[in-house]
This record gives sequence, structure tokens and C-alpha cells, in this order.
Amino acid sequence: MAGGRVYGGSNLNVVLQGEGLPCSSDALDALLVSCSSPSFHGARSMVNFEEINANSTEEDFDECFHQPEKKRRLSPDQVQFLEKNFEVENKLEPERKIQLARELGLQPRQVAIWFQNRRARWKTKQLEKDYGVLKSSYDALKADYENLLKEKEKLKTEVVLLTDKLLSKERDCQVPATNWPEKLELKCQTTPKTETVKDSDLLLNCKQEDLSSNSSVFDAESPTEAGNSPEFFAGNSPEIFEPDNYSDSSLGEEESGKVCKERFKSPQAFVLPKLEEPTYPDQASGTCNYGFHVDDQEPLWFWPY
DNA sequence: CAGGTCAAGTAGCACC
DNA sequence: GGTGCTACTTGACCTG
Repeated sequence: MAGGRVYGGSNLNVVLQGEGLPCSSDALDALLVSCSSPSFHGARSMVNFEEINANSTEEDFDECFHQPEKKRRLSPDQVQFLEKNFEVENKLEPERKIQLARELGLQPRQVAIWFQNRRARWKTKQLEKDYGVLKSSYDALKADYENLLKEKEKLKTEVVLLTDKLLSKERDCQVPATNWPEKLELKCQTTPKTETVKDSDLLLNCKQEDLSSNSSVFDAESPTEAGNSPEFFAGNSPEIFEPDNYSDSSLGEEESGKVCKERFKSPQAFVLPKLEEPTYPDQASGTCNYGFHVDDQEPLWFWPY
């Protein structure tokens, strides 16, 4: 027994003691009288106060309390009444317990136990509900994550594809491929590349732009990429990607070409390390402008190897 | 008859 | 120490 308490389920006297109620015959009578007209008569409940009161003889009274109790379910009316009270307040004050017991024709102990069990059932249901919410949330996040992984793989493939194409172009054209599309240049400058930039940052940035554009050629996982030239992204050398810088109309074609080649000797100029002296067959001679506009990039996708 | 449900029993804990 | 609570168990009853 817990804490020396006596829970005599089959002995009302003991039960009443356990509830801190008087168990003298007078007090018991008073209690029984007060319960003589219960609102609910649990025909199958363990102790029905009306039945007790009906068994007016001392013998029957004794028999009623000493025969081994069999567990009886509360009647639907009793359960409904308890449920309504539970909705109002799931905790049970002593006074309320007595009152409910009177109205239901049950022992206060029975009411207390019903509330205890009801709280346990409510908690179990609440846990199930919480689990359902968490699981759906987890499933949604998992789906998002898997989609992002697929997108990442797709973009990686795109990077490889474009890099290969550029390298093949470089082989054909001996001019360094530094004159990148204006659109690409602008996008990259909006994303200062530092060593702390994560893959996901680039991915998100690309998503904000046109995913099919060349912005995806920057492979964040490659340490040899533009990450080694932060000034490129920071815009410290804005002239590098000024489209007209290498096709200065004030210079002759020959002069312009010299300037272009000189600039490409500077490490700073090689902002895209993977692009080693690319040349393009359709390049205007003596200039560094490849006429490489983003709008013209789409056909790149379909170039055969 | 197995398994589910529910009232009741029990142990342990916190609070006063 | 008494009391009330939670968590877990037990046993009666119900149901397919």
C-alpha cells in the first residue's frame, strides 16, 4: 500500500476512512441519507447508494459491504455526467468530488479514480495527437530536403556540362574566357563569395535567379573556383567585367587586343580558374568580347560533344 | 478465446 | 506523516 494508505475496494467503511470521511454509524447514515436520491443510478456500478439504502436491515447492509466486489462499469448516464464535469475542469476538488459522488450515487473514491483514469486517457490521446502533428511536419521537411538534394544534383550536373563545354571552347579559341555574360556578372556580384558561404546559400541564390542561367557554373564545393578571388565578387575590380573594357572603341583592334592580353596576365583577371585561356571561334578578332550574352546561352545546352 | 476497455490496486513522488 | 497526484499493473467484463 502506498504511504500506509488503505484502499479497501470491497469495504466502504475502509474506503470512507481512506477518503478522510467519518465512518461512525451516524455519519454514515447521514451520508447515506444524503445519497438516497441520486440523480444517476449506476445499475452495474460497484456500490449503488440507492441499493444500500434500500437494504435497510443491518444484515443486508453488512453483506453489501463485505461480499467481494466485482468490477462493474459505470452506467452510460454516469459516464456522460462525469465527462461533462471533466470538460469543465479535469481536476477534482474535494468538495466537488463529494458533490459528484452524491449526484451519481457513487463513492467519492470512485469519482476520484474515474477522474484519474480519465486524465490518463486524455494524456494518451494528446500524445497521439502531438505525435501525428510532429510526424506530418517531419514528413514535409523530409520531402523538402529530398527535393533540394535532387535539385542540387541537377545543378551539379549542369555545372559539369557547362564547364566541359567551356573548356572545349577554350581549346578552339586561344583567347582567355574572362568576358562573362553581363547577367552572370551581376548575379555573382550580388553574392559575395567567401569561404564561409555554404552550398545551400549558393543554391538558394541560384533559385532566386534564373536556374537555367550560367550562375550555376560556380561550384561552391570546388575550392579552386571563384572563392579564391573574393575581389571578383566583392566588386573590388569592377572594370574586370565591364563588357566594354576589352573592346574599347578608342583603341585599335591591335591595341585593344594587347590591353586585353596584358590584363589577363594579372591573376586578378583570371577570376574563373577553370577557364584556362579559352578561345572562341566566333570571337571578333583582337577583342575580348565574345558576344556572350545570357540570352544566347540556351543553345549551349544542346551542343554535342 | 484472444484482445481491448475500464475500474481499481499499487508504488513512488511532491507538497504542505 | 497525511494527502493527492502520476505511472503502471491487475482483474473483470465485453466483443468479434
